Amino acid sequence: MFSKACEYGIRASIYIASQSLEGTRVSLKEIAEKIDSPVAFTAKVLQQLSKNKIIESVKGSSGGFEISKNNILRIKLSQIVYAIDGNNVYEGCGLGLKRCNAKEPCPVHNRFVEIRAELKNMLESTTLYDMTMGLEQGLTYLRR
Amino acid sequence: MFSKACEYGIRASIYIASQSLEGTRVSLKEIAEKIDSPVAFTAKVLQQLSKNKIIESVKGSSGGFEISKNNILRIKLSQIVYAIDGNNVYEGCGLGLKRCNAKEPCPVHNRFVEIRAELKNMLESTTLYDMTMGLEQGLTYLRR
DNA sequence: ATTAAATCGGACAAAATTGTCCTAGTTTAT
DNA sequence: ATAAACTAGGACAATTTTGTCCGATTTAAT
Ligand code: FES
Ligand code: FES
Repeated sequence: MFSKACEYGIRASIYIASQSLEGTRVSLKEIAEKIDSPVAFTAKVLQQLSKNKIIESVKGSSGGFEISKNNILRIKLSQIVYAIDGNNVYEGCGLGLKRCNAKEPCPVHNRFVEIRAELKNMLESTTLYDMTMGLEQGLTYLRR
Repeated sequence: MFSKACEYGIRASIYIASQSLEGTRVSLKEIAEKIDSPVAFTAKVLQQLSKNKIIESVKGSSGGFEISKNNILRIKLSQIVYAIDGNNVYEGCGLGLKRCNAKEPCPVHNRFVEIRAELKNMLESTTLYDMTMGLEQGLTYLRR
């Protein structure tokens, strides 16, 4: 579904958001630990999210990553996915033809677009805030 | 969504099915050409489909691949996907946790399982026959 | 100023996936 | 029998994705 990089990016964003809501900035090391991801690889993903204004990075001692309350409320899951995996989720053909194209559809196109529309809808209607909710109450997990 | 191998496998199966309905067995070379896939790589995929009884292979001169009418009607898209990509479509967690697990859900679990259920339902209700329908009439394409 | 704790970014390495090549074996036709 | 047209399968190569390492830079605290 998503690339590993994207999965880490989403998990990291959720963790940063949850901590930012508590008013604490978090370090790369802590993030990687809490979401159970390789440190250096996660660093790359965070850089990308930072460039795309999904998260904010603060350099220097006592630096780290954070997300403003406003952004936590505004940023959609779709934006995180787009920042890392681009739009292949939306444009890709289910059977691997160059691009999904309704004018020259593959044999699963009609069935496929329906599901993708629902996925798209889900991604675009789920905010970072929505995803942090269960966390504090221990209802959801970022690692196991 | 699916691996390249799986995409080729599905396209190949559809092509073989469409030709089998016309009563003609097709060679690897022809398949690769018609679905625009690398020949040798496609051969591996076909071997796997053959081992999983999705398609039948006939060795020797005038050999090739075919699918019985009965199987064209019975084989579901889900079986093809399973034969090549296994069950990670069903068991995988959207955020990459070891396994999707409702008891210890990730933050997108509830939203994710809905979409996956629809995907599953689609895969399990679409037969090879369904997918061959548009082909002959030039309504759908296996290559572009 | 110095040091320590961070991110940044480039180069590199490992692993997985995708793709190629070649030989062996099988079957049909001549 | 021999040749031709196939598939089977192992070994190998290229590419992409995933992951690591290390030096440079930034910032805060001492
Ligand atoms: S053309 Fe294949 S999914 Fe749209
Ligand atoms: S636990 Fe993540 S999708 Fe079910």
